[in-house]
Parts: sequence; structure tokens; C-alpha cells
Amino acid sequence: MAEHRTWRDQRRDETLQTIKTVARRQMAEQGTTAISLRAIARDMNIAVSALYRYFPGLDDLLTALIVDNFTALAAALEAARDAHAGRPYRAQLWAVLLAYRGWAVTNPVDFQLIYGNPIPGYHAPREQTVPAVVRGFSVIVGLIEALFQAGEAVPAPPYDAVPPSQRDHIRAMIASDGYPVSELALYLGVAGWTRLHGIIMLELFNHLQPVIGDVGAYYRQEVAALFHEFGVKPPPDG
Amino acid sequence: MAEHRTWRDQRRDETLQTIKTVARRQMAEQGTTAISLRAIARDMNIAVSALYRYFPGLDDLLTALIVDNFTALAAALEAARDAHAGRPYRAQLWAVLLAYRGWAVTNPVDFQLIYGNPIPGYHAPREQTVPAVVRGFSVIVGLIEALFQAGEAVPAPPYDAVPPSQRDHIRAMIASDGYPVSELALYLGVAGWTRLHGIIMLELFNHLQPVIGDVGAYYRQEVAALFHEFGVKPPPDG
DNA sequence: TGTACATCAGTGAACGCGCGTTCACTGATGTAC
DNA sequence: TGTACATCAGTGAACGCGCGTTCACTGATGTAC
Repeated sequence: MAEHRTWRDQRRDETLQTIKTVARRQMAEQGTTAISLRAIARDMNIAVSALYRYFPGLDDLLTALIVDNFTALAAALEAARDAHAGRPYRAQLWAVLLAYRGWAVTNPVDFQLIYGNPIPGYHAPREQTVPAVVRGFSVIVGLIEALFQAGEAVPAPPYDAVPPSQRDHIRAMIASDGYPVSELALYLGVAGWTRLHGIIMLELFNHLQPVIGDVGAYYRQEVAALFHEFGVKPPPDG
Repeated sequence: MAEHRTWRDQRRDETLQTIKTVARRQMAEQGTTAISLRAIARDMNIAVSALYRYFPGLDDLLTALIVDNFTALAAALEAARDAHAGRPYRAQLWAVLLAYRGWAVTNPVDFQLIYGNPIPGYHAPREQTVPAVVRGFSVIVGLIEALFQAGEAVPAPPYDAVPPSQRDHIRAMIASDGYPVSELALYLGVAGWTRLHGIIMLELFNHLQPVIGDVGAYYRQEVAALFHEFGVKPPPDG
């Protein structure tokens, strides 16, 4: 019955994409909390109530946007890795970490929606977001693991073992989310993530530019410092 | 004429404080963007229009809250430092860095108001906020500087010099904001700040707890790692 | 100390705005025979 | 191929809500003489 795609099905998909595109544009102009069905409908020259054909309510639109953003971020990381396939893993990791900031800087509001202030009254359903998060984070920890296996990194203190107070959680996370990596690789992934995340957040809200000017250069220094402390040989380039 | 404080003056100050207190409580419950004059008035059992006797408009209330928060954070850092006066500078710095997270964790919404998503349509007036920011940051960089002078830290690569691409901005910041410290001390202050900031942000939005569990322990490890990389001797305690 | 006046905290109604969601409906697209 | 019917995208009005700001006002507190 509903097996072949009718013209109507196709139009439906297009409209659904348009809704999300308009929503993203409006968030870019007004901030993540300013998202509004009425504003989207106005922009599309459509009745507000028509939107309810596509989403049961505002929260579901938000969830769709959040999942899209995690997925787009993951895709950007994968693309950065694959663009350097065949080169040393440390070069791939370097590219991936730069791509992380790159995506955040070119899609600042999408990044805010994911990692910024929660939207009052809205809670993202974890079962929908977690897979997309895992997909992105896997790129990073997968390369760290590969680094060890290939001998491109020799762990040194204090980053040569998972501290006892974190071990249980790290282990549980590997089990429940299915990361195919060692505990140490996952732990170093988290450590690198928390460290670089601060730069990106401060940059997005313009707290860092007046202080150090070229944030891109600063970020690259911090990634290099991270490599140094994780016992990774310096990457061939950059 | 207006030199001695009347009973009315005193009441006025009390009401002004109440307004800010209620505003803070409501932000804590509803998020920073949900702040509303009508809700505050409702909570205080007062007419909305009465609030305009205290603030010209909503934006001015926001500015007052933001300045208050920067000031409170700065005071918390100073208190942590002074509680260890006379002990080695590295012990004081350790206490101050823990106090930074401590304040954020016990006042999460206040921290969000300062360092989280901007509120749509509002821009903080820099001339009002900068002095309070400088006061807080001075505590950290002042101790780093003292560390060097007292020989408690011996800078090592890559944190032994300000990279060329940042030098101009660091120098300008020292000049314009009046930090009485060396360029290297200010640069290391920024580096430590961006590094720890990510942990706090992720913790505030509950992204870190499912991953590593005890965020406090993790934070302490990262501060210790920071000390290690900045060439600081380990602090006497914890 | 007592009185006339000025100040100003607080009132309550109104203006004009935007919001999410519901509901009975129209009319074009798709399907079964 | 042609017709009868089902599906469903989109309409437009309505409901009930909350918001910031303005304005003419009342009445208590403070001041000048």
C-alpha cells in the first residue's frame, strides 16, 4: 500500500525540511529560546495549525532539531577523519579536533542548542539523542584507541591510567553505549573534550576574543599541548 | 539635604534587594531567559508598575544582576585566597581554583547568567561589567605571578612563553584593564581558565555526570594536571 | 512643636503585543474498483 | 480509463495565557518654615 513514494509523500518531506530550516534560521537571529511555531508559520506563509501536521507540538520540533545537530556534528567529524584516511592516526585526530571547533564556530546556534543553556520546560529524551552523541564521540575515542594500538602515542602521567574514582563510570559507559575502545582511550577522550569545550563556549559568547584575539590560533596551541600531555607524537602538519 | 539616610531610603534599599533576590530565585526555577517583571511583582504582591520605581526597565535589572554575580564570584575567590593567607602561593591558588567551581556549582543559574547563552535582545554594558570581571580574574593571575616571583613555579614548554599570535592582545589587556602582572602570568591565567571552564559548563548542564560520575574528583585531577603542566610544585594538601 | 507643601513608593487599568494549542472546515491528492 | 470514496495538507477563527511599558492617581513619608 504505502510502499511507493507518492508525490504527496515527497512534498511532505520537503515541507518538513523547510520547517526545520526556518526554525534554525530564526534561532540564529533570535537565540535558541526564541523559537516559536507562530514565527515559523509566519515566515513560511502558512497557518500555524498546519505545523501540527508535522510535529505534535513545539517540544517535538526541538527534539528533531537537537538530534539533527548531533548528527550533523558527528558527520562533520567523520568527514574530517575520512579526508585524511591512510595518513597517521595522529594527523586524523588533529583534523577531527579542529573540525569540532570548526563546526561549532560555523554553526554557533546549533552548538548552543546542544551544549548551551537548557530551554525552560523542555527536556530532551535521552533515547533519541544518545545514539547521535555516541556516533560523534566514537570518532574521537576511536582514533585515540588507534593511536595506542599503532604506537603513535605512549601514555605518560598523569594521563596513563583511569583514576579510580572515574573507573566505574567509564566502564559502565563503555558497556551501555557500546564504545569499542579501551577504558583509557575513553577517559582521555573525555579529558580532551572537557578541556577544549571551554574554549569553544567562551568563544561562542565572545568572552575570549577581547582577551587573546586569534582564537583559532589559540585553539590549535591547546590541541598541540593536549597531544604533548597525552604522549602523542606531534602531527606531521599544522 | 540628602545626606542622612531616612527611613524611606532604608526601605528603598531593602525593596531593591528583595527584587533582585526574587529575580534570582525565579531564574533558578525557570531558567535565565524566563525572567519577567510581572512574575517578580506577582511574587512580591506588588503592582508591576511599582518595579519601575527601582529599575528603568527589564534590561537594567538584568545588568544589575550580572554585575552582582561577577562581584559575588570575585568575592568568593578572594575569600578562598585569604583563608590561606601566609601559606605557600600554590596552596592559595589551589583553593581559589576549587572555589571557582564551588561557586558555580552552588550558584548554577547565576553562573549561567554570566557565562551562558546570551539573553535575546539584551547586551550587557561592558563599562559596568568589566571592573567586576577584572576583580575576580585578578585573584587568579595575581597568584600565578606571585608563584613565579616566589620560585614556586618554574615555567616549562609549552607554557613558558606567550605565543606570538596572542602577545598583542595580552599586552593590550594588561594596559587597558590594569592587571599588575606579567604577560606570561596573564596568559597562563587565561589558559587555565579556558581549560577548567569546559568542565564547569558541562557539569552545569549535566553532560558530564553520566560519563565520569564524581565531577568534583575529576575537577581536582584536572587542576593537579594543570599545576603539573605549568611547572608548579604540587600543593601541600589534597 | 505645628502646619503647609513636596516628594515619591505604590496602585490599577489599559495598550498592544506574542505565544501554543484546538477545532470544524475545505479542497486537492491518492486509491479501489 | 472513469468514477466514488478516503486520505490528509492546509485554513482561519477562537481560547486562554503571559509579557513590558505607560499613565493618571492616591496616600504616606519627609522637609521647610
